[in-house]
Amino acid sequence: MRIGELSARTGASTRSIRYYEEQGLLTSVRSGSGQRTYPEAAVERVLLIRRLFDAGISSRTMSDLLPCLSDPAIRTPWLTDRLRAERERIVAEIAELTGTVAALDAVIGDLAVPGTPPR
Amino acid sequence: MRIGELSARTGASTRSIRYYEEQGLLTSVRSGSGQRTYPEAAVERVLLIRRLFDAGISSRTMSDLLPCLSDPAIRTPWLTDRLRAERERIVAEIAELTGTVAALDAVIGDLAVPGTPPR
DNA sequence: CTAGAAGTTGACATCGGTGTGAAGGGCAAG
DNA sequence: CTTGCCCTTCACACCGATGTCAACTTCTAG
Repeated sequence: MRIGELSARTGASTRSIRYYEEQGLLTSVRSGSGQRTYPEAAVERVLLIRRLFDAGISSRTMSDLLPCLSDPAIRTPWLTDRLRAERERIVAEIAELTGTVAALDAVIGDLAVPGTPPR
Repeated sequence: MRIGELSARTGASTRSIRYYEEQGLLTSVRSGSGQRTYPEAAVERVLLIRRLFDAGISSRTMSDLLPCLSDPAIRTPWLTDRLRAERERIVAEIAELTGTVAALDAVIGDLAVPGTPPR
């Protein structure tokens, strides 16, 4: 498929998709006249990339980690550690956000909630 | 206390603290010669601000919501709704991150984990 | 063939929070 | 008084992902 379809199917703009490639996160095969061509699997790939971006992982970090995701052969211990470190960071972030929700709840709890009995 | 101490006790740079004030998130009393003076409570305030920033709430949104946090009297229904909406956004973000952790775990699970039995 | 949609590269703009540096005023301790 | 540190304002720089515009080429449908 070409870039337009990939964009439509992932929700990523064509600009972003080209950027991902520029950052080494995604590869494409050029068709004769220079147009990018993607295999089906690219859809999943882009969705993963977006998900990792949303988790606060930078393109730099991703370009270190992604090869490891697709090709188990090149998983060096150092990459594995990095992967685990990122996982831990996200877990910590979840804990932080959970705390924030609790903080907001404490405030909201003080509000008169229509139809809800005060605790 | 003056800005330096507030900075030291919160971990926020003096630059950031002045920025928070500029955005209407924090107030200070100027002492004769123009230096900012803060009450004890400012420490908690700054920590809350940072926490909300980390949760992805913009200064704009915060300046809408913060008065509501400190002064229950001015809680309009619309502010309450906004507060709840932010809460929901964060909960959704937590869910997304949890999914991301699961995705990473799936990959990490494939790795040979030294000393850990394969599941 | 031809018009319009879709692709290409390249460059510049944006946003929000923060870093940083200049130029100067305030205040305590020697 | 002077030295040294903290404070003030103002202004410019940065980062990273994305938007956007321009100038061109390519594909595709009528």
